[in-house]
Amino acid sequence: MDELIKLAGGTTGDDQLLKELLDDNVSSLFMLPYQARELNSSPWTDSGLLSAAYSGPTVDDIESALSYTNYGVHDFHHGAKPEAHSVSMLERGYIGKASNENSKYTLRINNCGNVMADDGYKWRKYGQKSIKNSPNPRSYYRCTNPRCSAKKQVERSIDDPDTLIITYEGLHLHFTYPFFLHQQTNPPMKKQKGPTLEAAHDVGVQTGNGLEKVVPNLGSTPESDPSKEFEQDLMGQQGLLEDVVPLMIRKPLVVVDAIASSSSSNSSSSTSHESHPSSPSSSNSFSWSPTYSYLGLI
DNA sequence: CGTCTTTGACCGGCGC
DNA sequence: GCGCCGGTCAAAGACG
Repeated sequence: MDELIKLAGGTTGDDQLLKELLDDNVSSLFMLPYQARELNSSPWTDSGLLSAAYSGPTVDDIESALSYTNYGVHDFHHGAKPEAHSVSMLERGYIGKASNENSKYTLRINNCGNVMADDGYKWRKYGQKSIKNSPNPRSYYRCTNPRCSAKKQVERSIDDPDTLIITYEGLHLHFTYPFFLHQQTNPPMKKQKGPTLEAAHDVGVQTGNGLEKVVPNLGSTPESDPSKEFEQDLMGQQGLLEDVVPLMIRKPLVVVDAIASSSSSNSSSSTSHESHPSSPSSSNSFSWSPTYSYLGLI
């Protein structure tokens, strides 16, 4: 766990946060591979309902990312139709590894035309630098979630102006969400009172720049309103769970967060910890702004 | 008026 | 030690 804390570049506050995450019992992030596979083959995903609404990486994708040592580069090609991203990252192909830096993860996104590359999360730009031998400036973004230490750098490829090179650094807690989503896709065995994580199973889909929600009929009771339940329950959560909102509402064209380090190259070491991504609490120390940063703002 | 972006200054690491 | 370079800070401006 100390390795992970180091990985996060955590200060005192971050340590606290990470311990919260790691000490809990049910974690999608630290799910064992076989558990992840089971979730991935749940009736919902088998039926295609989930994949129709969520096109982020599959559990296999993440496993692949985790299995990478040190520094990985993924090649994403953004066509005009973001739905195409239901394809496995593996199928998109890796374009190689570079450098031996730890806790960095780089991918390339073909950002065609006006299609903004948006990973669905909220970032704050904190700097921009012109890079030597490159005509394109590099932009620096930090995750606006105060409980997340993730950063990313975005720059355009010299070779292909349509290609964005995005480097993620630090332990990005949003990394847990794709797993989290899978976890919530289990048919609810029992309904808990009050805000629960189960609400996350109603996946909203955004198309274009609007917020057109597509709430699949997942067999909920006729009198229930899945979308409202979903929103209300999410509102009741604090901190990290609120980050799920953009993930759910904004269809993530790319969910690329990955933790790549020498310590995580052996996935069994980190995945052996099971924890829960959020701990129950009534406090709500920060709020979301309705605006989101786009990768294309460089 | 609050929030976010821009952008020049500043700082630290690294190579010479 | 010096200069270069990348990363971060923070004041000012833009925007809703």
